[in-house]
Amino acid sequence: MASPSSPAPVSSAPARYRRADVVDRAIDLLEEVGLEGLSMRRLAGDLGVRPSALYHHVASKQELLGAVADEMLERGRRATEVLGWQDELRLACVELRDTMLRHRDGAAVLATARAQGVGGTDPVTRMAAVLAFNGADPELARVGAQTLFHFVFGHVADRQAAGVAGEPGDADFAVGLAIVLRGLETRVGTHGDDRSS
Amino acid sequence: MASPSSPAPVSSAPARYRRADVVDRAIDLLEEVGLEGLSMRRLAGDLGVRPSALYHHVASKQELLGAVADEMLERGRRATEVLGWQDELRLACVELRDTMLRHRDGAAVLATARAQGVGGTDPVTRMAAVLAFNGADPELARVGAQTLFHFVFGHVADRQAAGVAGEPGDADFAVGLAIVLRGLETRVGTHGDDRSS
DNA sequence: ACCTGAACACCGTTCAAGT
DNA sequence: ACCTGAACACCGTTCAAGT
Repeated sequence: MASPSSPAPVSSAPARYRRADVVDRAIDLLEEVGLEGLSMRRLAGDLGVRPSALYHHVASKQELLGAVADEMLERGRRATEVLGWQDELRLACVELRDTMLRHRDGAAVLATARAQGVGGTDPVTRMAAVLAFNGADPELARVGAQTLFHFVFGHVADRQAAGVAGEPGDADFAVGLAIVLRGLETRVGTHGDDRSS
Repeated sequence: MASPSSPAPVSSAPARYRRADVVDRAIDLLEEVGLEGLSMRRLAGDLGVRPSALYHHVASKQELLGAVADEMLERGRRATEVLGWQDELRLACVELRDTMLRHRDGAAVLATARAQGVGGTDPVTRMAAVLAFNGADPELARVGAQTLFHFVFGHVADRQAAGVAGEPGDADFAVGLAIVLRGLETRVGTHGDDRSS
């Protein structure tokens, strides 16, 4: 209808993003299509940009997934309460489980990022610190925290790989967690009770 | 040098395989290139066959990986000894860990197959049976076996994703496993000792 | 700084056709 | 029965070039 030639004034400039925008969009896309569907090309398409443009913000898909994992952990963080060590570890495991469950394929994303050593916010380190603070020797603190992490990861990964998203199965998680904590109890300190206050 | 025309007698017939050949080759290829490098096209190339020929033996890559997992479990199976339930479960977990460690990315292969319900030889079912046989109620047997599996899977997956292939770290596995078994001990039966013989 | 355009070396899967 | 040939709709990544 209008003149077909020349001007085409503003707004034909390409979109412009920062790294955080890319990471946020990747998380949204993960929710839509899952880890398997989350491709660099699809993400670029979602942002209205060419695939090659993404490599200005992240070095590789692997690095992007690491950043996604860190952001998930950040968003899921809750205030640290000072409790008996068992309750403190239980809460840390529940927080971790909730963070994994909150995002599609969350367990797989967090575990692969951790295995590649991408995350700065390693939850295992936090749990090991709680054990060490409560009289476990460094070795036991390390292995105990790992064992808890492996349980949580295995539990959620199993459910998510089976396509079960929901929270029921909560009971199984609580029982499994109690089993591991009970096994820990006979090793850390002499007993697991706190007499403070 | 020879006459360029016609005959070219025998042996130009295409290769011919059975499903088991394809699965065996897939396991070999997995060892060479890992789960990430294991593609249908690469496998076809290894067999000297076109990619489309594979779909005569398996319905999809997913089904192939399920068959690979089953074969791994089969190869790793050891004789069942009758022992106290703790030793029996410990042995089952060690067997599972060894099977996972024996193959590159073995933990990931076995876990994804299990989650999709492909395997007929489910090790979790076996462990649950041991617990049920020893006085655990069905619920505890199920959750206890799952907890053990999640620990084993998480432990090996962690190591393999980090690119650590070797067996050392054995000590961590033994300690973690002892923690879980100890936690189980206070729940199954009243005590965990056998007075038979 | 952040983007486009074009290319390279790949994927899983389907389907008609050959023997 | 098991294979080829050809196609469809994709991948991650690199690199020169634009603004």
